[in-house]
Amino acid sequence: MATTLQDLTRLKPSGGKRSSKREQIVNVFLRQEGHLSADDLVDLIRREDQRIGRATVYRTLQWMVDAGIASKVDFGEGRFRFEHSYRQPRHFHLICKTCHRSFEFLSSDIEALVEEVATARSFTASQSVVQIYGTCEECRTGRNSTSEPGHTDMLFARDALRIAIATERSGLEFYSRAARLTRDARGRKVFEDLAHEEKEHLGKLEARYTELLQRDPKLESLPTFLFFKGAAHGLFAEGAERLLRGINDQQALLIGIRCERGSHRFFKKYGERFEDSEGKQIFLEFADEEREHLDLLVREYRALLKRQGRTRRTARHGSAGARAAR
Amino acid sequence: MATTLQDLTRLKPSGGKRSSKREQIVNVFLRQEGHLSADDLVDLIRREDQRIGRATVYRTLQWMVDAGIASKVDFGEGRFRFEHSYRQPRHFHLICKTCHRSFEFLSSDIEALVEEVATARSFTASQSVVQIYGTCEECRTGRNSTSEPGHTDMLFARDALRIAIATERSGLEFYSRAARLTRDARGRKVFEDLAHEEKEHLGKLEARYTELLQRDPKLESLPTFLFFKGAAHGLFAEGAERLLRGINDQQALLIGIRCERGSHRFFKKYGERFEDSEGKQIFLEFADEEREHLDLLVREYRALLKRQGRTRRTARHGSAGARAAR
DNA sequence: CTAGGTGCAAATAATTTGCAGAGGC
DNA sequence: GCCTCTGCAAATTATTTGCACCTAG
Repeated sequence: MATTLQDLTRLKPSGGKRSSKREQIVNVFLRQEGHLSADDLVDLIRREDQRIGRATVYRTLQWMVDAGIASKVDFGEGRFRFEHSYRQPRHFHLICKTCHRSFEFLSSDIEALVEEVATARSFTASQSVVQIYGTCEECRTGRNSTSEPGHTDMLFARDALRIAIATERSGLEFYSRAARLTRDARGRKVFEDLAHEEKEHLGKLEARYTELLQRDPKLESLPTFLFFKGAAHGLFAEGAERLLRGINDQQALLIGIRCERGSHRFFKKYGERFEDSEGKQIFLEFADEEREHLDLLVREYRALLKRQGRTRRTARHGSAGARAAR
Repeated sequence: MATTLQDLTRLKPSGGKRSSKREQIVNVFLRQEGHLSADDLVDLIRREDQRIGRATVYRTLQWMVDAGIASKVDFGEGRFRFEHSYRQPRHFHLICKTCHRSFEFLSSDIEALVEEVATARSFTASQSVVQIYGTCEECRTGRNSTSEPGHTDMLFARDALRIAIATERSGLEFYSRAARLTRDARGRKVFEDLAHEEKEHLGKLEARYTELLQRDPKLESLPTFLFFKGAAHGLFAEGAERLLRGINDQQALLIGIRCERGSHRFFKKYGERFEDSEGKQIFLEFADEEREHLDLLVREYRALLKRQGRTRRTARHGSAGARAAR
């Protein structure tokens, strides 16, 4: 983490001179957690250097926003707050009207809907704000129920693992079922292999999950940070459902391809959004894994088409296959 | 609409005296469309009465917010804007960073996810803000593509009808399929009746829809205002899917009950949220309709259980049925 | 008559700007 | 030496408040 901070303070300044004052302000800012108002930051700065002016802090904050180090958030208090934007970009906020604290969350589901709305209105969205105002548990029940919100990094890793595990499980279910239903020996082999691989990888992920929990046992009980329904429901589960309705091997392969591609894309896209962290790593590793499965399925699908072509010589299937395999 | 305004200006003042100045400000405010800043309103007021002070406008705006006539929205401009809150409560905004206009939309889908997040974090949400910042089509393409955003009222009615029609269609599909699959003569009759009713009502809704379009032909091409996926996918469609996997009559009834109940609740809840308007009326009528179907299904389910009890005397099914029919 | 509404001007609060001087390259 | 950064103080902007006055019930 220290290295990340160093890198950022060194690399980001896109235009402008090195300056001890600015560096000092940036360092103090990045050292903080949570959402600071400009004035909070002035106070913090003043504590270690009396001779830094309020205006400089404002200017530096603006500079940090432009440089992408910080982002300006508006909680409707009549003033802005700032947070570092290098760790969890594009997150949303729960804001307690009583204690005025705010809590972060990520929701791929909400993001998807927001994108959908923007598209429907032919709007080019550059940024979106989702803020849930209300009362937090502590303020409602009296005492603090959960301990400190925990390091977001670890929470992100936990949820990344949970999502990966859920996806892996439904993938396993899908491939086992496909293997069971398939009549063609060669097709069965492919599905069995994939099921086997999923099972193996699932074991690894679960081991990693328990290892993570050992590092910080209270992590398990902390509330969800990253919301993503697709993991359990959207991707393979739907495919598995469809298998039950009786489909042929070719269709099963196509469903598998679609699922793996969706899965790969989700994990890649999401993984790439984050700065270096365990969660990012988990996402990207998983994306690679799905990519391999996808390639395997596509190869198999092509082989199947070739065999079919040899026996039936139908051009129609070939073109549809090429489209699907693209 | 005039009556609604009158009623509001007369009824809402929860505490405080009648005053010509305040009344004047409220009237000018309610006459406007869109999102006004306090200063915009001061200018508008000044145009018809020079002797109203800035402070009074501010005080009146605050009073309107307290009275529930207006709501204060923050687009991150460093000042607040105000909109009447009596028409489409709890809507969200698309905000163009170029022309600084903002556009409204409703999304039951986003609302549901937001609620889910709040629950997961044991947060009591009182209000939520969703703002999509970006560039609107006009600013991006150069010229104004769609005409005026149209009267929100009509758009709301249009989308209410579209949702009702989509739900009705999937309901029809569900009941026809159920009737086709059912072996029991009596059960088949119930499903056939329901399918028939859905078809009839579907016809009425479609007629109403074309009638609405005749009133304002350009309504059809305007973008979606109310987003709700559940209509086509969430409710009956899923039930119809499950029918294909071969289930017995009792299960079919239960699925029907669940669907109708979900549908009824959605339309009721959503319909109640709005001030008097055509869309509200459509929602509430539809909620009633679904309610009747629900009752019919529940009666039928009970009868089925009774018949089963007479032949098999199984207590287990009885209790499960009572729970499901609650 | 009196509680509350109103106008004006002054206060506040967050943030920005003008300008002269300081400091790095 | 030039260009940018910096501090200070003054300006700006949105909104609130104090206070004397006014007005409806």
